[in-house]
Amino acid sequence: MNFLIEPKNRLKTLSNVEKKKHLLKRRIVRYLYFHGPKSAAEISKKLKSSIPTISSIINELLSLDVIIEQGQGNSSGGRRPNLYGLQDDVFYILGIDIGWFTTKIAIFNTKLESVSEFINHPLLLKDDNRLIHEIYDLANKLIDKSGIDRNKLIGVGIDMPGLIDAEKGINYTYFYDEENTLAKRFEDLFELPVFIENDANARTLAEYRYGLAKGTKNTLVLHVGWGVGLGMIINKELYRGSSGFAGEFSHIPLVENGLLCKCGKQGCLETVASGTALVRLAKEGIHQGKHSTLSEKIEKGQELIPKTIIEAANEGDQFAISIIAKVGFELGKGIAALIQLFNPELIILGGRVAEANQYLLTPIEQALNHYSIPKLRNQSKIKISKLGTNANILGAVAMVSENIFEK
Amino acid sequence: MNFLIEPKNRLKTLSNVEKKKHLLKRRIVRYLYFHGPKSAAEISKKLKSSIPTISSIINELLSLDVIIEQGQGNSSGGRRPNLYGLQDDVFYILGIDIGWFTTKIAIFNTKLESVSEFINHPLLLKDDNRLIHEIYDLANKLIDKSGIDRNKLIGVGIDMPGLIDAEKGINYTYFYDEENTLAKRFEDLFELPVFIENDANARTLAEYRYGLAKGTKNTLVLHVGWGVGLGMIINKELYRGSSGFAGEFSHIPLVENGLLCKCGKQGCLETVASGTALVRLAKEGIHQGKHSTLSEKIEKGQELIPKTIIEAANEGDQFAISIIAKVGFELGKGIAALIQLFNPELIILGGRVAEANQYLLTPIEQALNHYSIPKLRNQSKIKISKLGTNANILGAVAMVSENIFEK
DNA sequence: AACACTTTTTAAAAATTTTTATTAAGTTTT
DNA sequence: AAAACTTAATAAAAATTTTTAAAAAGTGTT
Repeated sequence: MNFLIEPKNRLKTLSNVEKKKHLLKRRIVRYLYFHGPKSAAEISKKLKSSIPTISSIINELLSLDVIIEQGQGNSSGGRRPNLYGLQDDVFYILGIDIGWFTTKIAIFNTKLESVSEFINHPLLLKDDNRLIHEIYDLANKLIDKSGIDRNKLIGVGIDMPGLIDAEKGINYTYFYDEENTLAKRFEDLFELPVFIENDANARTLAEYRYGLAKGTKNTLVLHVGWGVGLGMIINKELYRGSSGFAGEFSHIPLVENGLLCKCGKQGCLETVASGTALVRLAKEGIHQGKHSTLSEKIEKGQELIPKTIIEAANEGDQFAISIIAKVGFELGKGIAALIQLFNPELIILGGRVAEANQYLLTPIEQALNHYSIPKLRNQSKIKISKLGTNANILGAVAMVSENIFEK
Repeated sequence: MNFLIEPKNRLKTLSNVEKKKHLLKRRIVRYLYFHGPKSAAEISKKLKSSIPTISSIINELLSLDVIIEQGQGNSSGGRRPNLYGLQDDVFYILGIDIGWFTTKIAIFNTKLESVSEFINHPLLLKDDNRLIHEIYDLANKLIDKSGIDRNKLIGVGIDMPGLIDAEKGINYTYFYDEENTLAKRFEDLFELPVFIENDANARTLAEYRYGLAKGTKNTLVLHVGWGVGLGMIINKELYRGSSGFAGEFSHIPLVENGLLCKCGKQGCLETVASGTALVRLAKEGIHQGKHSTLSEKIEKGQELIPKTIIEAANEGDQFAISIIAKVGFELGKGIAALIQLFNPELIILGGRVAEANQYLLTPIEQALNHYSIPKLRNQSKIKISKLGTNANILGAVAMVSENIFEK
């Protein structure tokens, strides 16, 4: 698969026609990667080249074992077309999801199946360079163990928290270095293209490629955990802003003279509409002697985290339900703003707090009815994510394919 | 210029190669239209076709009088290239800017010069179908008077207030008709392609094509008049949202338990950060006996409109300056939210209220320092528009070219 | 001012792509 | 179940584009 990963240096020596052919090859592989098995006719139409041209490249890819015949397609009266699909093992992508407390690592094939052990390693994220090597060592051993051909590994996708400029490969919050960027340091270790992206954006990409946002044009993805993360698909692309920092929804000023946020500013959305706010409300309520199973849980030594409150609500705890409603209403206010600004067709809610499902959705809808223009509000559907906890690492993998197949 | 305006029907009869050639022709015209005179080599590189191919099409366009040689370009040691530019009069675009009180109409050539009388007609915008015919009659007479060849008129661009779906050509606020859309009705009259767009978006497009946003990738354009209009350039394109309603910045909920807005909701940004808010604050102040030249002006029978207050401020009236500062600070809060969500490289302020220049900018900057993350805030420049009152009609014209030259 | 070096333009040759035609393989209708 | 109709794949012919080469037109330096 060298035609996929080492273009920039070698491409310069190619003539114009060779470049074009090379491009067409990549576009076919890309098309099959993202859309599954297709017929020559379909590829020809989509890629705007004649069938003989496509046919000759297909034969080439066939002999290179990049693609295989995968049965026949349907016909509405006429010969049935051969379907060509990517081989499962033409290339692999290494995904790394660095969280605050855990780092996940796995290798995926072209069908997005994990073909290795799935590492789930406790690792406290801190700004210490030794972490980079620790993660590399884990990944490296994983590759060895998996027994896959290293030449078939085409790239590494990493997602993590922080203010990240994906284009430059810099994380301004962790491991900051303007020259020897984080991406570069990993590239030096892996000797492979490495792409770094902020976790919210990774999840958003995952929703777009494999989740509810598939096929949509303008979608917002909210992740409600301790804070509120926002990622945006705009015009069928992940929108990063001019320096990669777009989507700082958690810290927009929405409350007048509000509480001090951990970011140092006052009245951020996060102070009233997040897991943080939920825990604060719970503590305040219990302090005031509100009747709730939460008090018992705390006495049993359980920590008060958003998850605990969500579980209490799902077990019917009225107090928990009421504070979720409060948080939901405030979040709804924020979403109302988003709807008016972006006019998205879909808003996806994910994260721990979103597991409260209807307890969260109902107050959000209420707030939307209050705070947004009906004509606009009706254009946006709101759904709860179905991607689960592996959304991040899938997004990291998606990033690699997006970048490898770039135009 | 029929190859520019009547494609869809006739294109179907063309073979694939003819289509491709046709497309290349259009792309060359488009390139020259948007970027001015260029050499064959530049066109070849930009459009990724070989020089002989481009050369043959250039000769064809030359003999059709679509383009002309326009002197020679510079060389860094070598023969100097011939520059080819579009003829001034290959085609014309009719622009119509429908405001609440005035409608402007003019015809523009490829150099964006007005080649007709510039109609500035008092016309109260109301939901009355007779208006459509009135506007058509005015435009029609203008075309006659101008003496230009009707065959060279390639389209009509209209901008106006309201909730507009530009793709469908429907204005949901005025002249609403799902079937017989507004665009269609004008098309039936003009017998030309007609494009309708919301005024904020038209201004934004004008800034992008001919104003401060030229060459930027992600820019927000705010228009502060009675309300606050927002238009967005995202990834070098006008962003309209999934149904064309994006950018309703004026009515995002930013004030808790705030005033009732004219839109029916409570606490909209518009109630505290707009010309409307400015006038309200002025009235309240004068009522409370605040010392100001504004009281005198009112006694003289002048109407209290934003313009009056801005003028007072620019003449040094301290009260006017103070209320502009108040409005500016609130607007700044809203802009802080925009910066965090969009991370734009540029924000352009236009409209009557923006004419207060530094009196408005300073409090905005203050609010930004308060309410946005420094790392993000520093990525966005804020500038006052230089386009003046014709921004709208220029944007309407730009829309036509954008659409005519679509991919 | 002549020579060496660049870059554009034109022309002819080479290569590639598209078109057209033909054969193969299925579907649907009678 | 056969005939008529569709659609796919393949092959040869036609057309177009790109490449290569050479001439034309400048620029800059010795």
